[in-house]
Amino acid sequence: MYDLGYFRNNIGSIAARLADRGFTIDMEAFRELDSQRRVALAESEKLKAQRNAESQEIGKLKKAGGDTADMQQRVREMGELIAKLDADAATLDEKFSQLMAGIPNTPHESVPAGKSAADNVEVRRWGTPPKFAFTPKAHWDLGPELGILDFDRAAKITGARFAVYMGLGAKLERALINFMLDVHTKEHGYTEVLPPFMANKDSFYGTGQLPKFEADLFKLEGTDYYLVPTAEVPVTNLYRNEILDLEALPIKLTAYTPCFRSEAGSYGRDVRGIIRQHQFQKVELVKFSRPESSYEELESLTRDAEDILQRLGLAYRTVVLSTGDIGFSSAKTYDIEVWLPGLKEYKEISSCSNFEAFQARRAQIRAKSGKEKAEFVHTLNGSGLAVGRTWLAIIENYQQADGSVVVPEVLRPYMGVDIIRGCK
RNA sequence: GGAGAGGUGGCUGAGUGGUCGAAAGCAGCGGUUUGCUAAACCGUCGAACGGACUUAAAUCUGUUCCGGGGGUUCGAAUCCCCCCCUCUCCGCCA
Repeated sequence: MYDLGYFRNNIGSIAARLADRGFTIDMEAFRELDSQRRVALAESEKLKAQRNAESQEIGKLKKAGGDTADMQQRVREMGELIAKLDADAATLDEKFSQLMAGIPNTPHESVPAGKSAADNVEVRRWGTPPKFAFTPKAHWDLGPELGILDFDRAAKITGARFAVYMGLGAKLERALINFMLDVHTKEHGYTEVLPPFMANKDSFYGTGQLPKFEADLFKLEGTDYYLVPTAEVPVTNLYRNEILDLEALPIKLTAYTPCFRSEAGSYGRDVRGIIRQHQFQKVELVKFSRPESSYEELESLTRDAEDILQRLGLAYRTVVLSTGDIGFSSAKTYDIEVWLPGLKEYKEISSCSNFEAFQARRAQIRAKSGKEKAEFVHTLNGSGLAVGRTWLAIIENYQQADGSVVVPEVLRPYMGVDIIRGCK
């Protein structure tokens, strides 16, 4: 969501930048609706001013014992006219907000122009993909063989795109969650949050999933609640409609939640294994930043996420998404991609974004200090990390010739074992 | 699930049909006083969206906003209806 005044004055340059991401602003419609709406507003306001004045006059006259019947009649008719004008204005307003709510954020100037993911630019690489003296297996073979991952029974219990973790597999998931939360809270300065796993419409609107992306969500029947697709939703909305203390910024929060995604439109993509599931676990990083320092905060947030991979000894690369691949609400996004020997490719494991004031404006999250006017904060978030994909990265990268999996050093205190062997 | 009490500005809290965008206090901001700090005193202090003026800011002006939505009325924070949320008690439950 844009600041209306800013948008009006800069529509040309905004449109040019949005064209980079493949979005066309209907300028004609904007100008038309905007001016129609303003005219309607002015007209109705003028009448309201008149009504207010006359109503007050009636009050005074009545007190003085005068006859006000004629006046009352006239004002009543005025009221009917106002109701009609307001209805027109409301219709225009609704159309206008819909138009505005559907316009994506403007990419930051440092974001490379491009049409698709193919135009993303790698900014750095860390680690070396492991070399194997044998042909490494994919986790969808290794997991079931080790008896730590079960797709068939998950399908029986629920359906496709679900998994059951068993034994050390379940423990590895839990170890990763604890490890990530511990690093972020003890070493990176984040405060842990455990939010609700479902949220209401206003929250989804605030972070930008609604109204445009309802199809991606699971809605709970008989309620207005949706299952969270990421902790970004409940955690960013923690401060919706609040005015924060500017001095307290940045606020850094981390949260573990399951994430639920309908994955509509991704049929046939990543169908094997646990890469793309209807439910997965994630540790999320969220920041509320002063506007002037939000890009520094994006850098450090991305580094905080990368740090987890480094400690786990997993090779990765970081790319900056081009204008063609960046998300709806984001102004700049880094994807961190981990090396997967089974797939023989780098696969997204974290997405770190600066939304600038786009979400804050929708969610009314402001900050002020002293007499200063409250200003919208900048919101950021990133996965720190997607636990399921970290799980499979470990299984694939640390696999041995005999089918066992070595547990990374840092996870051993959490796992209580050094190696995962078949436990069928 | 049953019964009751509430939701007012950054916070606390008064206001039950017109003179209320809203008393008072706190916090904030500006100032006076003052070795420093503190205190005291004076002043100031809500937001959104329009319009005028302006390069802009400032200023002036209009409308709307007292949990959300609807209604009654010439006129609603105040009366009526629906919904949401919070608190207390009872029941149930991990």
